[in-house]
Amino acid sequence: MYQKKIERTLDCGVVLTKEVLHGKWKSTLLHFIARDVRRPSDLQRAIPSATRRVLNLQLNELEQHGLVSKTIFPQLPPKVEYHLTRLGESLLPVIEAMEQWGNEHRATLEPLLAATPRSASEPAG
Amino acid sequence: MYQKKIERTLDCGVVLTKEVLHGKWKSTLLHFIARDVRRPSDLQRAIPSATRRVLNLQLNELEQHGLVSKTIFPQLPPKVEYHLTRLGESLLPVIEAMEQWGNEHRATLEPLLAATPRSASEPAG
DNA sequence: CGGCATAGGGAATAAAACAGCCCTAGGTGC
DNA sequence: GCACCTAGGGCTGTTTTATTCCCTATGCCG
Repeated sequence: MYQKKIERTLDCGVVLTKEVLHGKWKSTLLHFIARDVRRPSDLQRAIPSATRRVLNLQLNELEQHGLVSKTIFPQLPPKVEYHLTRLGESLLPVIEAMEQWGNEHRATLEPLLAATPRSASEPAG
Repeated sequence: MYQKKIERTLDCGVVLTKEVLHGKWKSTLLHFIARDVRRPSDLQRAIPSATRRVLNLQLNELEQHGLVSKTIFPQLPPKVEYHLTRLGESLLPVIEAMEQWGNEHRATLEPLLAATPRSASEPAG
């Protein structure tokens, strides 16, 4: 049996932010919600690489962490909207900085990332 | 047996950046390397919450992804230094934005994060 | 009724990521 | 010789995260 030696601590700010954004699609979700893609089904269409399930899971976590608010409209067919909270909005500069950096360096990054096993990402033709 | 339905793709910039920063301590490592903590043992001391192992692993990945360069000084005792590459430096604004946001909202975030199972983070005293 | 859309969750499984332990190699100090 | 510094890698087990499949509920269209 292993003995837990190291406690999880949230020492520096970076770790806190990472923790909030931890999850494969959280930052992408925030990115799209900020761009007025607010309904679950629209988000799912906007992020086809993610499964419905994870998206729901991560939306729940974002809500729990106070970054988005969830409004359920009591109607048929059901309608739900996610909105950024003030806290979520305050994160936008970070998200958009990530978006911009990623796009700017896409050409450099893609081959490098493809070389690692973690993201296969073969465009497959 | 399940069949893989969804391919990993790196659609939007956010995903690329997340991919690069994926790993529990990568952003923290970059943060510290930027602040002149360059030797592995110093980084390990700076981030006591992380194991030696992961830190090495993630430093390797950062190097593979072109964010840091590794210099091995052929001397005894061994000496290694990590430096940010130009690419790594270009990521700094993002990291520092994360650091700042995390620190600014620490008071709000910590209770929320503590409520989720993922990061226990009980200060234990 | 059957199929579609809406939204969402449970259970099982797979795949990563991480933690912990042990090992190398060479010089210094006791 | 033994312990410690430096740096780093192998192996195994645990934990976390993501994927897949299947289920609910309700109104509309054919």
